[in-house]
Amino acid sequence: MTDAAERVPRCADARSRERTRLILRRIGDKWSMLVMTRLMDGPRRFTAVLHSVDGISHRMLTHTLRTLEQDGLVSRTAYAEVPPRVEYALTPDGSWLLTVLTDLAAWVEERDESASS
Amino acid sequence: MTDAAERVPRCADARSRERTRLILRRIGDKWSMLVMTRLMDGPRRFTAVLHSVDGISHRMLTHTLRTLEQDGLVSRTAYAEVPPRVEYALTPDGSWLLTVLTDLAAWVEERDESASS
DNA sequence: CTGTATCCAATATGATACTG
DNA sequence: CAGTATCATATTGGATACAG
Repeated sequence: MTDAAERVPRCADARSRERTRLILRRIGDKWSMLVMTRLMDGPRRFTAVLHSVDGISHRMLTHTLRTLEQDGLVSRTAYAEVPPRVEYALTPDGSWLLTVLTDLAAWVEERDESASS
Repeated sequence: MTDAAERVPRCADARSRERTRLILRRIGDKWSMLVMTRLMDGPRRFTAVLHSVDGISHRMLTHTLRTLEQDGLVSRTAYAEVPPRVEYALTPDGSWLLTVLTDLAAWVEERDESASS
């Protein structure tokens, strides 16, 4: 990042496209977006998320959270208590991604309205 | 859409979230984004897309294009010629979606740079 | 409470042959 | 050229039992 070389569009770069595709594939799975949305208002415990995402199984919540954590979109904090307490929260990256999804949701809403008119 | 009621965030709406999730699921599949990217510069024929998307099979290109068409992201135009000619193009919706993906790609690139520093 | 392990069903993808 | 049909494989998701 030195001078004026970055005015050229980056979207055509192969590596960038591939990585973008992987991110899309992640949040395009069955549960990731729903889980992230539940973390929008602040950290939540495992069970709280489990109960607020309709229809998700125990196993898939674990799996989804692990994946989001690996992608740097969600952070995990375990407290050394009995019974155990674990809190999940969006990272700054996760928050940013959710803003993109919010744009998308607004666009989807407009499409729906146009389609039903 | 009458007056000032739409300053409230829409992202929490259940239907909107569900529809957004479905769109993400579509473009999050293995090929959709790669195919759409190839249509960025204008309409292309089936075979041209087939050859420009590395590794995609005949069958999956057909399937991906059909799905994108159903979602209103790509249009299909068949010309009554022999041999047959069919052209695919992004719709305005498809173009818009691709701009979102471009934002995403730029963000991904920044992350990669930070991560490798 | 917060997980992991196992097994099964559903879906997505791929190879290939065939068609108007 | 631009597909469809069929079959095989890979990946994903769900139910359930068990564990620290």
